[in-house]
Amino acid sequence: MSRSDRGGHPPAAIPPDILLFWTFGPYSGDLTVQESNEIMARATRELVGELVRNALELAQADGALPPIPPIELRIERPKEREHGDYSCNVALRLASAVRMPPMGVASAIAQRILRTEPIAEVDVAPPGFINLTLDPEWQRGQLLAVIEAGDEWGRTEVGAGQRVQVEFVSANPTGPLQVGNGRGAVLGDALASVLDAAGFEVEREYYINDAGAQIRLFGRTLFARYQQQFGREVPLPDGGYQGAYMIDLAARLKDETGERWLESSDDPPADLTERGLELMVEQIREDLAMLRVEFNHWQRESALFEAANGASTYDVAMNRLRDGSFVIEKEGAVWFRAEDLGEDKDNVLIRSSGEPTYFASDVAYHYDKFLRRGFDTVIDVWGADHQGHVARTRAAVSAVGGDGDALEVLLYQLVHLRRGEERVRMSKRTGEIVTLRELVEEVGADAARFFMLQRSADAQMDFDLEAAASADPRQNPASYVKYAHARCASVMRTASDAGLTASSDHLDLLAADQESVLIAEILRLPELVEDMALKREPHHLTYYAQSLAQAFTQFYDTCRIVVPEEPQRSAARLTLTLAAQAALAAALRMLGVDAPDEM
RNA sequence: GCCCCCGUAGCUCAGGGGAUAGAGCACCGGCCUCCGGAGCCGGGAGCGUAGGUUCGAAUCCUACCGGGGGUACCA
Repeated sequence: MSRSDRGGHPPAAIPPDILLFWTFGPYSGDLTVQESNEIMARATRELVGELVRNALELAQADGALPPIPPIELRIERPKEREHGDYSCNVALRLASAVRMPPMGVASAIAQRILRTEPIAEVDVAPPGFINLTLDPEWQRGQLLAVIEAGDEWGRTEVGAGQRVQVEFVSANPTGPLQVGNGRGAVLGDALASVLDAAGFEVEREYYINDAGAQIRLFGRTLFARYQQQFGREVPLPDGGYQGAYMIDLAARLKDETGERWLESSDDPPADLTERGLELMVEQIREDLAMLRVEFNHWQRESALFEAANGASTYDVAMNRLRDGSFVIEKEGAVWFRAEDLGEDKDNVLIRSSGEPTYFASDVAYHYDKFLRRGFDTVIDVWGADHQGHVARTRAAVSAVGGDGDALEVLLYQLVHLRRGEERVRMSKRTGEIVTLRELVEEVGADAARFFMLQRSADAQMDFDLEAAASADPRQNPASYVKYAHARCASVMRTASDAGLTASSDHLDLLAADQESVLIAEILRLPELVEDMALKREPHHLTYYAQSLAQAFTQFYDTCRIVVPEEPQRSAARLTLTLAAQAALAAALRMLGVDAPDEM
């Protein structure tokens, strides 16, 4: 059983999603292009919120509204285009407190919102919304910043100065990765990318459970298979690993080292286990590389037990628990007093056999993460079947001196495979196992990643191999998005052949509906990145990518880009094409999906 | 029993206090003298049930029904 089979739920302690707190003074003066680009990096939404905030304060200052305590402003994206680019419901929420009709509150605020960049229009709409429309010229000007950012477009600074560790997959090295591990891999990797884009300092980590009973069993199974390689009739140990991969592993050891362990009286020989583990980890690393998932750090569980300067991490952590009176001995075992911390029951740390449990290692591991390595936030990505471990692990973090709330556990639900109508069994028993490698070989890394990320972690997932692998790319949204990117590149090639180049001289010619929609879609990436990062929900990327690709395709379909007779309009549309390509590339990069120039 | 996740269109799923609930697939009907038709445009159909909170509920709360997971001196 692996940690990635674990589950859980996005933490309670997530920062507020899009609550905006204003720490800077009133906006004033004109913007140069460069300054406005910097503001873009902070997300347009924030600037809009600041203008609304100022208006709200002004309304109170001049008596149009009675004094009210500070309130959180929420700036939203209305669904309907007619409602502008942003909307704010603050008047509705304030109405009863100030004993005024919502529409009155709304106009009092709206009248005082500065019509300055980036805002062009402010409207009040029943029942009391303030709708804000961005200045189209300002928006078009932002395209240059997008092009300059390239596939780095969308980066923001909300996470600046915070170190986050994302620990994911962490499957036991006793067998190959399975499809469920793939979901954790893609989820963790994309989340890390999104956090990185949001300005966090991110580390991707894989925890190798290379200690404990399951490793001994792995070694004994491997030793039996190894002996069988020489024609000996040695039975597998009780509960041993049945998979054929153990036979392959044994054959490889035989090729590598011949009879070296054949007459060993150890069961298993320590270095046989060690070599077997190395090979398994190597295979896991390869499987993940096929999915384009790479880690900054591979942490071995066994290292927690190695003494450095006298005491191991494990010893230090256990001593901390003892010093804090968080342990109790009963029934011959050592327990973590979780009941005292509000849990249902205590948890065994050290078995009556004297052997530490997995939970004890985990306590030491999280002590290491927080107290030794000093991460501000640790996000563990676990499969839903480990949901029961969340509370006690948090409690343990607090008990060893960390902040339990800084440990977030992102739980993802199970994956069911099917081919069209046919359910594909994902048995943990012998034989029928569908490995991650098989999945990637069948559908490719791009489709595997895109499909895995199309669902929120909370939702169980049906993964349709037929659709993901379909020769008909219409079944495959990943291809649709990649195609849009390739088409951008293709248009640029065509333009180049016609002697046309992009230019920002006449961006005012970009006024068609499809052009406005595409511009808005491109420009909303930074705030999407913030939302995804703060809510730990990378799956929105797939929807954004599709919506952006669709906006580009509609633009392409309606507005002819390369028209030699109209060089100015062409130049403007080529600028838009380049910006769309950059935004597509940025989304695909965070998704970990290829952004090809041709397909 | 208790704990966690999920019930939204025929299917797979977004949306998770706000204005007329969306996408893809499937189905039906249109669109190629033109930059890649791997495309575009149009059409029908839906928030498990019952209460509650709220100016406003698919969204929050309670109960119930249904599906999945957990509840070890396993990991």
